[in-house]
Amino acid sequence: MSPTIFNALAEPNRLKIVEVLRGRPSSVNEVSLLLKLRQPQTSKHLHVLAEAGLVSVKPVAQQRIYSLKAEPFIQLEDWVGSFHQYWNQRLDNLERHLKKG
Amino acid sequence: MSPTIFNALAEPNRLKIVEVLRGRPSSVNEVSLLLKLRQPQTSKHLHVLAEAGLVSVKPVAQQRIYSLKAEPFIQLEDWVGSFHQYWNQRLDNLERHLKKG
DNA sequence: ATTGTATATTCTTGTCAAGGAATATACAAT
DNA sequence: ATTGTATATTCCTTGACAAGAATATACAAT
Repeated sequence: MSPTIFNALAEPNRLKIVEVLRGRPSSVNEVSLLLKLRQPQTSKHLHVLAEAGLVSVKPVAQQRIYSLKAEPFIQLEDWVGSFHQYWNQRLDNLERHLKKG
Repeated sequence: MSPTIFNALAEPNRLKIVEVLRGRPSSVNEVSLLLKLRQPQTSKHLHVLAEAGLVSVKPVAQQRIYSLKAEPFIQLEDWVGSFHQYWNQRLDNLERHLKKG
C-alpha cells in the first residue's frame, strides 16, 4: 500500500472534498462554495487528489467536473480488510493462553 | 472520518511500521532493526501512531511492546466501505443513461 | 552502587506543503 | 473582438514536521 493515498486524505480540506464528491461529481465552483474554500486552493487540492489517482476530471464547457475514482478506494478497502487476519490471530493466541496451552 | 488517521499513515516509515506490527506486536528495537531506522526516530513515529490511536503500548521489563489497535482500522474499513453506495449509484445512472431513460 | 540495555525527549536544522494574492489560461456569450 | 465566467498557475510567506545528534529516563544485572 502506497502512502500517497493517505497523504492525499490527510489534509482536512481534501478529505472534505472527497466527502463532497462521494455525494456526486462536482465542478470546482460547487466544491468551492460548499466548503467555503477559495477557488485557487480548491483547484490545488483537486490537483493533488488527481495526482494521487483519487479523482478524475471531465471538461464540460469551461467547467471541470471532478469525480471519485473507484480503484484506489477498493485497494484501500482490501488493504484494511486484510487486517482481519491480524485480529483473528490475536484472538486465537488469547484463546490458547486462557486454556493454559 | 478524522484526517488524523490518514495523517499518521501518510508518513512512509510509519506505514511500514504498521505493516510490521500487522505481523506481530513488536518492541521498539525490533521495529528499528527490521526497518533500519534509528531508535529515536522509531520511538517518535510510534509515539505519533499512539497519539493517533492506532497502536497501544505494553511495558515488559525495559521494553515497550507496541501492538495495533483494532478500532481505528475497523472505522476506516467502515468508512471506505460506505463508498460502495457511491459506485452503485453511479452504475445505476449509467444504466439509466444507456437505456436512454 | 555501578554498569548495561531499552526507550524517550530535547534541540537544531532543512524541507515541504498550505494559504493568500495576483495573474494566466480556456472557453462562452454577445 | 470584447467581455464574462470557470479554472489553473505562479510567487511569496509561514508553519509543520522529519531527521540527526545529543541527552535523559527507566529498568535490569552484576
